[in-house]
Amino acid sequence: MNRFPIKVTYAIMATVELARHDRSIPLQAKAIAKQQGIPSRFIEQILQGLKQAGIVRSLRGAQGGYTLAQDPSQISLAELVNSMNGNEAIPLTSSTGPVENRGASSTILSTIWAQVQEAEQAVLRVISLQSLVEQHQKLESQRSLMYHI
Amino acid sequence: MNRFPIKVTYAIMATVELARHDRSIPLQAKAIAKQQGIPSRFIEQILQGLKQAGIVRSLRGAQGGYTLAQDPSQISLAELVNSMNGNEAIPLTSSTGPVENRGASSTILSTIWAQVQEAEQAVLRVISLQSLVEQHQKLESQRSLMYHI
DNA sequence: TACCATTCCTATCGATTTAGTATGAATTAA
DNA sequence: TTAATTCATACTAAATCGATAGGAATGGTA
Repeated sequence: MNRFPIKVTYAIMATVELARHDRSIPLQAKAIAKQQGIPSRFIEQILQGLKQAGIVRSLRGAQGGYTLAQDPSQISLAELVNSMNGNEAIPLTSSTGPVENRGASSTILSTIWAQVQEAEQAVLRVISLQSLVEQHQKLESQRSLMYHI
Repeated sequence: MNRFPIKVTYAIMATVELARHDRSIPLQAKAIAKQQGIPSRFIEQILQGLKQAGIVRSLRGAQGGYTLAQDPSQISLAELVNSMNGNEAIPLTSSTGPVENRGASSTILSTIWAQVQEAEQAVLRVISLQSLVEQHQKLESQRSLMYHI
């Protein structure tokens, strides 16, 4: 089962939709919502997040909407997932105290957690939005074949 | 930062404590709680989970307590983490419908999610409780050296 | 200029999950 | 029998998730 947070799922669906669309013409939040069956007020928030992350660009006002900021082949799933994760600006020099006052367990588990995160990122970094769109199209055409028989 | 759920963190702390302790003598939940600074009623629940997963054994009654069911070198972090994760018996033959009725996005994202999960498990499988105990002791001795100077 | 479609901003809300407390029954060594 | 302990179950407070709501700001078009 897909256990990505719904925001991540929607962010991916929205960018897939944008990737399938003419990149010179902005696509409205409402259109994406309708096409993908996502609450339209909710997808707006998600598109804001994608914009903050530099993944999409927006145009305000009438005839406004959203476009991808980069080519789909240059956008990785890692970027999409990270854009929805609060992205707590990582403090490189921790300010928890003068020296180092955490317990040993805490130190060790932080290191292991970092390894887990890195493993996840490694998987996600090699999957591009482009490849998602291709897989998507492949699956859909298989499906239409099935009904054709 | 350590972003393992607190139950996982506590489960690890508890088993580390058990691993450091004479395995022929049961260690009480209360003792583990005190030693590691965990609410004692809470650690009981966690120890129940560890027991269900076959990681610890318990002895009821006075002088009862918990012992590791296996050698620390045979217990992986993956087992510890999974023991706290509800472990929803994975249905190999899905029963969502007669054939396959999910959307294409859902199918693709499920596959990717599975890859992410596998990557995480791969990291956790190679870390044994034994190695955690060793790292722990190393860190603590370094710490005591610091104060000795 | 006025209108209106659209993004943008912020607050709120209900449901679920997380992290813990509470109560007491069952078990067992001494 | 008593005291110490696990076991089972229910409850609760706080945080997070998945939205919904209201309205300000922007900008193309009539």
